[in-house]
Amino acid sequence: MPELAEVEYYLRQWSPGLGKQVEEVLIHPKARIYRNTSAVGIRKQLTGETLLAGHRHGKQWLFEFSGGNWLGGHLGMTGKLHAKPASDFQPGKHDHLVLQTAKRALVFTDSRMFGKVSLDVLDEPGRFPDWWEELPPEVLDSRFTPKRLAGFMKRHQKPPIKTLLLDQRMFPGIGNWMADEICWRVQIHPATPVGNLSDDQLSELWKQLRTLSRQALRVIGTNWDTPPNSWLFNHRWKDGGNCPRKECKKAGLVRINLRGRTTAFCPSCQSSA
DNA sequence: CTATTTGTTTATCC
DNA sequence: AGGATAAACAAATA
Repeated sequence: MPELAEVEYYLRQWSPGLGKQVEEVLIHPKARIYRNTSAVGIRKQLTGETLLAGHRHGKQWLFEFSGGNWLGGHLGMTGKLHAKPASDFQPGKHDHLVLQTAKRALVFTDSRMFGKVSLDVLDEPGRFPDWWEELPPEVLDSRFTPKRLAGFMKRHQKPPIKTLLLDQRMFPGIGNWMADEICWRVQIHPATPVGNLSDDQLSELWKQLRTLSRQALRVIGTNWDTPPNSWLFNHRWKDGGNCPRKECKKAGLVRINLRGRTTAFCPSCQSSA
């Protein structure tokens, strides 16, 4: 579920814990989310430390604690972060990691467990973990240039454009609904092989990637408001949903499966397959 | 019981 | 080497 802006939203849910000491760490050691990281190690390292800051990169997040401790993570398909009143908090069935502060329980919950957490312990204060520094530039980074985009597209000519937009190596943070929204805004059929796109379409794609990322962070990233009806977003999952573009005169939206992902588009204004 | 899910990783083939 | 592709992961919901 969570894409760029949703991850931003969840990251902020732990804000009440900023500057607060972790008094107790509750873990569900059998939970898959720990992967190669020791759940017990997380408990030992974070107990007594102070939450200093939260960071996001694409769909990944990273919380900085005192003592050179960094808690990284990914929400997968169903992961969520939220804060609950600390008084007699009891972890629910899918609450895999809980950081107890004096007033708040900071919770990582994830039913499907495609999410994950990791821990880095660094000597040098203030220095980010290497893996974080090595992440590719985000869409809104100044290093995300049209040239960089064109170079990537040249190396991947066959896949449908919708599918390629989900590639986190080039488009950190873009997920299923954003990819559909972008194809719709650029008016290209989502199944179009990347190699068939014109230079004009590529430059429009670059623009819309950035515009949508900015808008999504603003609308969803802070309060999770509902996007305006002028976006594809509010129409794409509705049975009998219609294209919100005026010129399309309420053409019926269509859903197809593209490489295993449900994809919504307007057959009237996105017909250049 | 079946089909579906806003995500990544891994294996395999080319 | 590195791109293309499908399957696997797991649990809730309709």
